[in-house]
Amino acid sequence: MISKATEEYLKTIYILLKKNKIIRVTDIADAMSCSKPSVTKQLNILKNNNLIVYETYGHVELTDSGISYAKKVLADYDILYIFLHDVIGVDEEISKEDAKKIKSVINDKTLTKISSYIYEVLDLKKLNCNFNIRNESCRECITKKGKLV
Amino acid sequence: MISKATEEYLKTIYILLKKNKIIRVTDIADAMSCSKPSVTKQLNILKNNNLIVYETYGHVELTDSGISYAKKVLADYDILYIFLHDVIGVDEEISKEDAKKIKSVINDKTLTKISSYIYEVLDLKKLNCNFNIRNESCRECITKKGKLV
DNA sequence: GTAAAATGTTAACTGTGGTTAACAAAGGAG
DNA sequence: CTCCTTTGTTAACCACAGTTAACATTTTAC
Repeated sequence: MISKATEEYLKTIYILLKKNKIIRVTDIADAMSCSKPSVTKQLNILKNNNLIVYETYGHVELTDSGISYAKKVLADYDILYIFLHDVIGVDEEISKEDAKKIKSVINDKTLTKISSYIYEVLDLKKLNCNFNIRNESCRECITKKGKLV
Repeated sequence: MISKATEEYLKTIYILLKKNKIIRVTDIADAMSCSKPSVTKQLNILKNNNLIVYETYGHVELTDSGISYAKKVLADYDILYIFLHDVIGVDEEISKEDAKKIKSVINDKTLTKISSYIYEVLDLKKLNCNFNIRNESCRECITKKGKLV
C-alpha cells in the first residue's frame, strides 16, 4: 500500500512519460513543486512497491502495475477536476489544486457517487460535452469509454 | 493561525459545549476518536491562540473569538455534509467523514462555489428542503438565515 | 579527455499529528 | 479522611512528508 501522497508522484510520472520518453528527477520535482530529495524518496517507495523500475542515477519507467495504478489515480483526479471546474465552476488553477487534495482524502464510494452525479443528474451534454469536456482534463479519454469510473 | 486538524478539535468542543455545560478531555477524545494526550496537546494549541480558556486539569471554555471561529468551521462542514449527503447522495457516515476531510484541504473559494451551487443551481426546494434540509446537518440553522456562508 | 555545470542522492533535520506508558490529580465510597 | 478509580498530563516515541546542505555522479563543452 502506498500513501495518497505517493500516488500523486505516480500520477505525475505517468503524465510526464506520456509527454517525454525520458524524464528526470528535476522534471518530477518541478511538476510536483517540491524538492529533488523529496522526489528521490518517493521514487524509492514506488520502486519498493514494484510500481516503477528505477536505479540510482538511472531513468524512471513504469511497470505494468504502475501504469494501471496511475490510470486509476488519474481517472479519480479527472473526475474531481471536471466536477469542480465544469460543474461547480471553480477556477482552473484552484480546481487542479483542490482535485488533487480532495482525491487524497476522499472515500472511494464518494468518488463513485460524484462520477454518477456528473452523468446521471447533470447530463454531460448540457455542459457542451459530447464525450470531450475539456481536452486537458479528459486525459486517457475516460469519458469516451462511456463512463467515468 | 491554527491548522486544519486543530480546527476540528475546536469544532468538536463547540458542538459538545452545546450539549453539555461541562466537557472533559475524555469526551473530546471520544468524539474525535483519538487518545487523550492528543486532546491535551490540541487544547494547549487552542489556548495559545486564545480560542479557549483552559487550565491544566480544569474545564474547557470557548472565548468569543473561539466561538466565532468554531461557527465558521461548522458552517463549512455543514455545507460539505449537505452537499455530499443530500446532493450527491453519499451515505450518512461517509458524508460525515469525507466532509471533515474535504474541509481540511479545500480552498475557501471552492467552498463558496459549492455553497452557491447548492442554492443557485440545484434549488434547495427540489431536495424537499424548506430551510430545513436535515435537522442533524442543519446545525446553527445556517440555512434559516437564508444563506449558507 | 578533463573541468565545469547540471543533475541526483544522502544525511540530518523540521513540523505535524498521532501514539503508548508512566505518572499526577480529582473525586467518590467506605 | 484515606484509598481506589477515574481522569488528565507529561515524556518519549513513531510515521509521514517535506526541507536544506553537502556530497556524488553525469553530462556537456571546450
